[in-house]
Amino acid sequence: MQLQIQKSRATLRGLVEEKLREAISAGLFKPGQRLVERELCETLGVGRTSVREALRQLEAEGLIETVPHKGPSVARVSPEDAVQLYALRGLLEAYAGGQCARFVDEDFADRLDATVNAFIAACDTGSRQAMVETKTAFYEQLMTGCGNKYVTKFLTSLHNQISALRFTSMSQPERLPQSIAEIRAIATAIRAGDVAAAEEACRRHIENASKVALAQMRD
Amino acid sequence: MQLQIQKSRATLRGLVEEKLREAISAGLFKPGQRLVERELCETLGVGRTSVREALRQLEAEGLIETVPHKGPSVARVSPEDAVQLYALRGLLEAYAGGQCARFVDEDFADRLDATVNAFIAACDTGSRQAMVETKTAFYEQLMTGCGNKYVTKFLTSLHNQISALRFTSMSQPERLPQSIAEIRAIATAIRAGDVAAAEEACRRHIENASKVALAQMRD
DNA sequence: GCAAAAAGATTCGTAGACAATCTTACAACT
DNA sequence: AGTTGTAAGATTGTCTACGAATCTTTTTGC
Repeated sequence: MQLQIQKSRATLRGLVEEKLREAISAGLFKPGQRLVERELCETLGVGRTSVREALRQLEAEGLIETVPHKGPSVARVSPEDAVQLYALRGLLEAYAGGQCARFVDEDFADRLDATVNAFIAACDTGSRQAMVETKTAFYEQLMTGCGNKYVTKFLTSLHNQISALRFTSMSQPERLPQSIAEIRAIATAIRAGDVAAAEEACRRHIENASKVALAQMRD
Repeated sequence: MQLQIQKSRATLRGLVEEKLREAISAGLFKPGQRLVERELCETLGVGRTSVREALRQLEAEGLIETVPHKGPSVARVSPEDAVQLYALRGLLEAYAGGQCARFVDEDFADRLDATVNAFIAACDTGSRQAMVETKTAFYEQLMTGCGNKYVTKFLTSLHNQISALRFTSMSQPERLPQSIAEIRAIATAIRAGDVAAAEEACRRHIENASKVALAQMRD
């Protein structure tokens, strides 16, 4: 049973940080767009202190870039950057998948399958938001299941930086069956406790996602 | 030839950040120690703004931990954390080494050997500082040589978090010959362009370092 | 037309104030 | 004595205002 109290992010800058992260990931701020302090203060209804501190945190995460005395702007990901992002993501997610397969138990495999089914159901409805949410849930399970909090942290950071591309990658309906098959392969390999297969399945999945995203990017 | 002007980190908070990072990595602030704003302001001779923003950045890097309304303190790395840190470091550095082997050219191999020789020379003199510096230079070459800036960023972050342990790992003189042999093996594999061997050599090196650090940690 | 100077905008950094929260010390009660 | 409740102190969280430094744009002078 869960007794932990819902610890609301008790600080304002925490909320600001979250809101900004959301806005950037969702594409509300376009890459390269400058983020002017005063505007953010007015829009969010908070003081400079909170905004600036939140920006520093996002800067460290790579979501925004700051040029001294010019201010922050939403990070641009060049095609070259995207290649590197996906390469690293593949490496980390393959490791995560492998570790999941190593430590898997009945319960975990069941929950993973449930998430996969939820994703498939979301695909059937066609709701973009539901698809993103369930797929995110799947990745989250993979990350936490690997038992390494630093992997979780880094992968989350990568996902955030990629998310702008990820939305587009979901926009190809003819790609969905393949995507589902890949994810199912991951879950199957993990349940079987086959480390090598799980790693390979994750690697392949990310590689395909990478191809789609990069192709989409050349517009 | 290098025409880049020594761009002094034109912002105060940048300097503060650097100084604090240094102080923490060097062990000047002990793990768990609280970092009181006012004290830092006085010690560094800067205002609260600069200190606070620098702290936010270090927090995102994992060097400090902040509890709302209690303030920041130097991050503690439990033995469990150390295991995870080294596991991830091994994964990333193996990848970096492998990529170096893949893209290696005459020039890179030469520079790498030079760094290795510098490290060996430093070991002969016995100067702790020189050893740390040359070894850091070696890792830096490995990171930049892999051609993935995100790998560089993450590995740098990991190194910083580990550095407190790394100092101790260097304090075992009888371990040095082995360490030198491992590093040389890495350089050799890279020059040969043998990807698998380079990965394996890196993995083994980090694993050994991990064992030493963890053993040292149980005191 | 073009370089230099001025003006405007924005960030960088400080100081001071006040509220919210945590910590500690002390008093009161059973 | 031990626990509870309250008050005082310390520290962080946040806002505002101000001036300096720096980047950008416009104007001026030739």
